[in-house]
Amino acid sequence: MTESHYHHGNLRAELLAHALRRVREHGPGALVLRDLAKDAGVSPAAAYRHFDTIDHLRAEVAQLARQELAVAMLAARNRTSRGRNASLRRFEAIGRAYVRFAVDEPGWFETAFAEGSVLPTTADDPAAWDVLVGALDEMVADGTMPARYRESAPLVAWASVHGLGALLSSTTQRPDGTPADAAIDDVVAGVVRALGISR
Amino acid sequence: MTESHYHHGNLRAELLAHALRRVREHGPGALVLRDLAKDAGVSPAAAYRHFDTIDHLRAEVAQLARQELAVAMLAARNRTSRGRNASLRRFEAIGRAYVRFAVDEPGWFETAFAEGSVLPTTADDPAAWDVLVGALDEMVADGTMPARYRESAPLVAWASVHGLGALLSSTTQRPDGTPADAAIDDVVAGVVRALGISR
DNA sequence: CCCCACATGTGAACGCTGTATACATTGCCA
DNA sequence: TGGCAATGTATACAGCGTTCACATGTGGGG
Repeated sequence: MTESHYHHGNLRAELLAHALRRVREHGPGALVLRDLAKDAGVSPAAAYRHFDTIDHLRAEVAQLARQELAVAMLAARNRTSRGRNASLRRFEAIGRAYVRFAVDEPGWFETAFAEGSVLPTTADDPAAWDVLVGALDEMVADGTMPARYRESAPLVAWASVHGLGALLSSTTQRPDGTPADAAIDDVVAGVVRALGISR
Repeated sequence: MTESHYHHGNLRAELLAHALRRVREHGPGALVLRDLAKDAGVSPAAAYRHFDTIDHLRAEVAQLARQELAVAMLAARNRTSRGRNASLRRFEAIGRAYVRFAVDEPGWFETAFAEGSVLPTTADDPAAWDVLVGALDEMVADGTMPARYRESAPLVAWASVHGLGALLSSTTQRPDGTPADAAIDDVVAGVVRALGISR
């Protein structure tokens, strides 16, 4: 076995890793095939042994970004202490984590929902959505949330946090300290009211 | 005056018009400088007499798209009949129009909020936002909505409709008839509850 | 009235992008 | 052990935004 790495061995995974790092730092526009190939020390054409098209690669990167979002939501959920109003506090933590992800990782957030990335998705990764639905079910189960809003609740909650995330993520200007926190609190409180939770 | 249109006369406006039509039909990715030039019967380089960069053109197109959105919202507002709960019905009509715009004109909607299009914007077109704020003020003025949520209300309402718009706009799949309408009703009702409006 | 300065359009070129094709190398299995 | 399938390379091509030197009209001051 010489130094020759003609056969890379794990090119597919490495290309995805480089792509994920690049879009994290510079947004979805920074996903350039030739740069990824250079990162992996490989010819541009080599990528075509693993991806039909750069849009297929993009779609996989978008899915990984959505997975990161789901992980962040689950982490926030599990960080929540037990005790009084635990199910509500877990739900709020999940919602906050969604928006925080958009603010703290704008590159990943924009990549996750970039145009053309969501389309070829075939109901593959309902992860983030399911985390949210699970939290809603818990609240209904322990009587925190009235069952009459259960059906519309996922859409209502998701629309709110996603809309705020989109707004805060694309806003490059962050004037004073962190006005994002106040906005997040306001919107989360609004969702709680929308779901008929009195507290 | 011969047939020679060497000097076009109104190239800038025509390029924007062609761009607006193209993104309407095929999304923001369909904005290609050379195609616009061909549409206008002009050399690609001619565009550079009117726009420093294609991103500047993009920014203007995005602003026009946002303007279309504001127009649609105002139209819905003015279409609302007077009478009982008029201010609330106007507010609901505006919110519905926002999401409807995303569903009916996905190309414009995605263009309006495409990455890189919002950034160079310098607080130029708060039109849509202001329509929403105006409706909120009316509701507070006639006692329909409690004043205590007035401050957070714009963000809460905008996040909801924008999030839902983003979801419905990017969803190419539209299975049965129009499940969008039910989703819109649910989310608008949620916003009304979030704003403390009892009805 | 003319002419010239300036705005606006042209043509050809450059570098960068994704992608196709023909060829080279390697590991694995019969 | 030999050859085939998998994987990487080299080269080329078309399309993209952009630049630059040049051409062409037009309108206003002598």
